[in-house]
Amino acid sequence: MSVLKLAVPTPLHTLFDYLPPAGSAEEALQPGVRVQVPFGRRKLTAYLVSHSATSDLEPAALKAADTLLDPQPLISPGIVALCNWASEYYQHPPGEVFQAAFPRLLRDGKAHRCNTVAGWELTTRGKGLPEGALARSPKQAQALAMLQREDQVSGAQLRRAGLGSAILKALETKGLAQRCEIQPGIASPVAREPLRPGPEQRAVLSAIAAAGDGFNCHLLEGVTGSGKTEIYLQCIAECLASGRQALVLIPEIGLTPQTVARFSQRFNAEITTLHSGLGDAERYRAWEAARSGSAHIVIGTRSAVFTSLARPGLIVVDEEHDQSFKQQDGFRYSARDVAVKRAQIENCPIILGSATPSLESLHNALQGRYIHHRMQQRAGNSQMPALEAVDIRKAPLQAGLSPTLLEAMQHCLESGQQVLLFLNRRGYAPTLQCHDCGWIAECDHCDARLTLHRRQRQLRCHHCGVSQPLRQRCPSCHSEQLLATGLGTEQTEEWLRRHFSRWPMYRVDSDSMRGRESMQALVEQIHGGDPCILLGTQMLTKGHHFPAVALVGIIDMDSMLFSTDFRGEERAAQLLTQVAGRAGRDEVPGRVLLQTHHPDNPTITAMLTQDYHHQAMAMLARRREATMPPLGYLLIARSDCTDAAAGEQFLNRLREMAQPHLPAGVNVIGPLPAPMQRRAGRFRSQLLVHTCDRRLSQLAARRLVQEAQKLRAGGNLSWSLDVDPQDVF
DNA sequence: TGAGGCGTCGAG
DNA sequence: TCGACGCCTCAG
Repeated sequence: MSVLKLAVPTPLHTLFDYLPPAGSAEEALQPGVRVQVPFGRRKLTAYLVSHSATSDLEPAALKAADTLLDPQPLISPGIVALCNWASEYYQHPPGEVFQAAFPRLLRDGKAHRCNTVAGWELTTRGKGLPEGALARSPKQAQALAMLQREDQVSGAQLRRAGLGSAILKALETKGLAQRCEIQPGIASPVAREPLRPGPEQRAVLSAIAAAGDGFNCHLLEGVTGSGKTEIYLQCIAECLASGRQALVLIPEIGLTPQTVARFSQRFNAEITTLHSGLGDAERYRAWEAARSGSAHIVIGTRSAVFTSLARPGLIVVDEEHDQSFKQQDGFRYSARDVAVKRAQIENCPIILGSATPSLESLHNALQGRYIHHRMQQRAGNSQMPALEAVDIRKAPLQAGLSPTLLEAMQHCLESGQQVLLFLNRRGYAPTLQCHDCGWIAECDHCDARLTLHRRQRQLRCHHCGVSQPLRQRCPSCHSEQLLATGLGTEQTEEWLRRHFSRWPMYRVDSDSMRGRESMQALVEQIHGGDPCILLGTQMLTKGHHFPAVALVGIIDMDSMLFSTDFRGEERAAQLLTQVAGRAGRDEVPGRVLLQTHHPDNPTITAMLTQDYHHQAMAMLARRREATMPPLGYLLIARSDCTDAAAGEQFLNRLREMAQPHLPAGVNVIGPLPAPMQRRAGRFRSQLLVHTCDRRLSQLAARRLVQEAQKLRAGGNLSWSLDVDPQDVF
């Protein structure tokens, strides 16, 4: 008897045993194939993980699968292995993990079809016609001739030759031509002339080449503007030349058009993109191009890391420190870490690139697990910008801008250069307060204040998305004295438009940049180089380079200083280095002004006196002392419930039940309220598990999930386990 | 997670 | 007495 072990898409942490579908051939049952199964009263698409001769269940309890959906697996053995690993490492239900490897349409059980193009070919009768036939209908004769020359011709090609579908239909009626599906040929990619690498780049390229094309993890730490992309491009060229495919992971959709443009300028190759902006059909087509091998380069965001490739040859993770590689809900994986595992499984090299590498990657490099490459010089003649603190204690601020910054802006704009201002807060003001009674506009569903959006005349919660019309009177005392306190981009923009009206000003945040095209258009505008003011949030700092920016102003440095999260200082250093890196490329020397009330704060002085690498080394030393990641391991068990007490009680019981089974060296802390305990009407608490050993952490993760399942959440309580969490305190 | 079974309760 | 609703359990 053969039993199929299936990953069924349900939140249950187990594989399910089924009998093979009636009449299925043993050899067709390969791991990775999709199988339709009866599950309770439902029909689900499940994934075959393995076979077994026996089952722990009574034979009578086994159901047979309904149908085998694929004659062969659509995902490679490597992806099957990757999913198994991820399910175990992240302690996430296998069915949900396998779903990540398939596009929606296939998850829903749709039949697999290769990417084909609709076209026409001749029937046997058509082939038998002599040359010069159909002389009385020249268009039909032309089509006939074309089909005689090439076996199959796509509809698009025919249209280009002026042969519409009416003509082909006429041939079809005469029984001379018929419709067909054309398989896309795998054309060989061509790389155009690369840039001449500088000495640092040459050294990195030869070191990467020397490591060979088996598994190796390269950490490419290169300051902003040092030409990391050129390294990727040349490594990809090598990869394509050896007939293999490259997978490139990037942080966000915002970056896709630029990245794709850069790649398609260099390569005459099929480049396919995978990101959340795609519709189901588009996504399926892109996935199929990657899987079948017709795409040479696959560029995608986080979820693309599970895309099967026919001939994997290289993985690149750009901006590897970026937080968006970590999925924050459901299956909480880190695409960067999964990518490293994938490279190991598929035995291909991987490059993690960043100007501000995560302490995790840096640590791995220092330990010798990764090959560390550094590029400390900018390409061409451009210099690193100079950082200066602006002490704004007692300074008269206008829309948050100090006289020093305003003067520098004026000077910069007048000399024909661009200014970039960074303010990490959307909206007009973060707080609306009553001047007479002190009432503050708060979200009804979250522990948060509502942000004032003046242009839309709305109060919005940035945590749950709820919005309400702006009120004229205080709901508590009916006073009309409502004050907007604090600063957001909308307010600074308004002020700048009035006082710097000679220059164009662009606000870049998720409110002003609805839709991808607007960002694209703006980037082109800015690349024109005319003097202007750019004001934006984090959005502005990711990936784009603005060659004519000569001055960067950090309006509110202090908001980055006092984070309670243990990664706060790492994030501040990365963000600041990335923002500062936008300045002073291309000949223009850059200047970065940090406005702060705490010019003597150690984080600020470190920023001013050391580069990111040195700060990172110091931060690593502090992590070592505190045995925090990457020199320690964390897990978080979270509860999420409409009743705050029930959530805590669940975690308390979980702790009591798990504790006796946990070995020494596993520290359980909590339950504690999550950073913003109430969010969207639900209360979140967390149990923190700290260890100094990865294996202990894994053991604890397994035990916690085991016990949590026994506890049966029930009601509206849901729980989750986060392995290697991003946000802790 | 999703669906069904079952118990409770209020309206008529 | 019926239907609405909420809670519990099960899924191979």
